Formats: sequence, structure tokens, C-alpha cells
Amino acid sequence: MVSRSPEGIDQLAARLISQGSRFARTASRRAGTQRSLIALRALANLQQEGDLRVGELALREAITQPAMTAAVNRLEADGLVARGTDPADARAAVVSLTEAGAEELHRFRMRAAAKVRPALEGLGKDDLAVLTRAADLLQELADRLNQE
Amino acid sequence: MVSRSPEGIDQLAARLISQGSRFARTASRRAGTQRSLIALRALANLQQEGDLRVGELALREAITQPAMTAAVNRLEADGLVARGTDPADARAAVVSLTEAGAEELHRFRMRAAAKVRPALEGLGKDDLAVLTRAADLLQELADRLNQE
DNA sequence: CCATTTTATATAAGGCATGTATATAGTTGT
DNA sequence: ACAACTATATACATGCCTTATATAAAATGG
Repeated sequence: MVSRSPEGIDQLAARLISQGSRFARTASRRAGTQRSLIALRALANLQQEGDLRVGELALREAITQPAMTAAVNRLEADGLVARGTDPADARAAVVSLTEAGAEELHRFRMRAAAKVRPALEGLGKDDLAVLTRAADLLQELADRLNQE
Repeated sequence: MVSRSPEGIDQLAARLISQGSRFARTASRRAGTQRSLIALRALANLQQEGDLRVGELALREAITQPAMTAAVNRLEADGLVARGTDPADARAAVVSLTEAGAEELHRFRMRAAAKVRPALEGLGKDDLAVLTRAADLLQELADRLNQE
């Protein structure tokens, strides 16, 4: 039985933040990447959504626009993304994923998965279903928090 | 039906890292804290486990010992934790949560929960059960990754 | 159609975060 | 006692992130 009481909901919120960040840091660290989580998230956004403006990326990841500008600068310097201009709006900087960026993202995912796989394989199919659904729910929750 | 194929497992691992970090950052940012996620995680560890050494904290959070020393320095400077010595081992620095630290942790949790609660309240009880179980599983997975 | 306001991005400055390498001090084993 | 090991701290470099501000372009409203 899951508590729907305010206390239960609040405790769940705190635990999701806490354990979500801990798991992500632990797993990505074990994968031995040089790249920050925010940089990898930016690449993943571009792969999933196609070209995005700097401001859109910042909004999606809930960091400030200057922070995303800096992240894009580093990714651009390493050739993982490219900046273009929007023909309809000369103010905008349209960021696109390069071939090298897609490859780096793929390599990270493979390395991370290789580290996490043994732990996941120890779970039953119910728990795998829970985690699969939870990944979707976390995305929806973050989307909703960003809409406000 | 949840895929138990290697591809399904690997994709799940990548998604959990990606969405876990995004949700945690988004929610904590919306809570408007000054404190970093690692600082809050350190406080949470101390509350849950009692006094811990600097090295144990670093291991649990999968950051280097110097990084945790720096985090503890900042928390100590703000009076949220205290350093003590282990009578059985004079090398060790035993970190303990202060009253002010527990209060700050509680305030963060309340602020964060207040932001996330509306989104969680929109979910059905099945999804709440999924997230509750997922929080436990993420903790176990991170623990297991840290054991190696 | 120009002046004002708004929007998109970039730059600047400061502090936190985090890694590698190393120093210091204490413990353990022989 | 000496050597090896362990726990933490320090030094240094780089990256991350925020607030405040600058620059340039677009939208608005007389």
C-alpha cells in the first residue's frame, strides 16, 4: 500500500531527488566519463529533439542561459555540437549535434550501461518494469516542473 | 512487457542516469536552494546513518575524498556539520550533523516537496507505487555500484 | 517609421565543485 | 623501530553555475 497522504507524497519527492541524483552521479562516475552530466544531457536533448536554441536547452535542463552558453561553448570547442543561425531570427543560436557528438553520446551510454547492467540483471522482471516506468515518469515530472 | 534483452537493459540504464539527473536538478533548482545536491546528500547521509567519516561519505556519494573534504569544510563553516575525532583512530575525521544542519535539511525537503507535490498528486496510485519502489531500487543500485 | 520595450545570446565576475597529485599524520605488521 | 599502509588535508587547475550586465535583433505602438 502506497501512502497518498501529504507526508507520504512529500517524503517520496525528497527521496526521488536524493536517490535520483545519487544514482546518476554514481553510475556516470563509474562509466569514467570526462563529460559532465549537463553536457551529456544537452547532447541527448539534441539527439532526441533535433536542433534547439541555447535558451531552449537551458530551460529543458533547468539551468540558467549563461550556464548553457558555457556548456555549448565547451561542446562546440570539442566538435560535439555546432552553432548555426536561425534564418528567421538572427538573435538565436541554433545548436545541432554533430556526428562526433552522436558518437560520443553513444560511447558514454555503452560504457555506463556496461557498469550498470550487472546490477540490473540481478533484478526480477517486476522491478525492471518499475524502473522502466519510473524513467518515463521522472521525465514527465521534470517536464511539468519546467512548464511553470 | 519489459524487455530483458541486453539492448533493453542497456537502454534502461542510460535512461535512468539521464532522467534521474534531470529530475533531481530540476526539482532542487525549483526549490530555490543555495546548497548543492552533494551538500544536501551529505547531510541526508549523516541523518540516516549517524556520524560518518569523510572517506565514508565520499565513497557513498561517489566523489573523491578531497571533494568531500571541501564540501564538509563549507558545511562546517556554516555550522551544519561538526568535525570530531575518532578516539580509536586519530587519523579519522568523524562528521556529525548539527541541529542547524538537520533543520536546513528539513527546510529544503519541505520546499522541494511543495514544488513537486502538485505534479505527484496528478498521478494515479499505481504510478506512485512505481516511484516509491523506484526510489528504493535506485538506492540499492547505487549501493551496489559503490561496492566494487 | 521611428522610439521603446522585449527577447536571445554573450560576457564578466565570483564562488562552488571536482579531479589529480602530493603532503602530513597516524596505524599496522614484522 | 622500520616499512608499508591508511585517513585526511592541501595545492592547483578546470569546469560549473549564478547574478548582473552588455549587445544585438525583433516586436510593439504611437
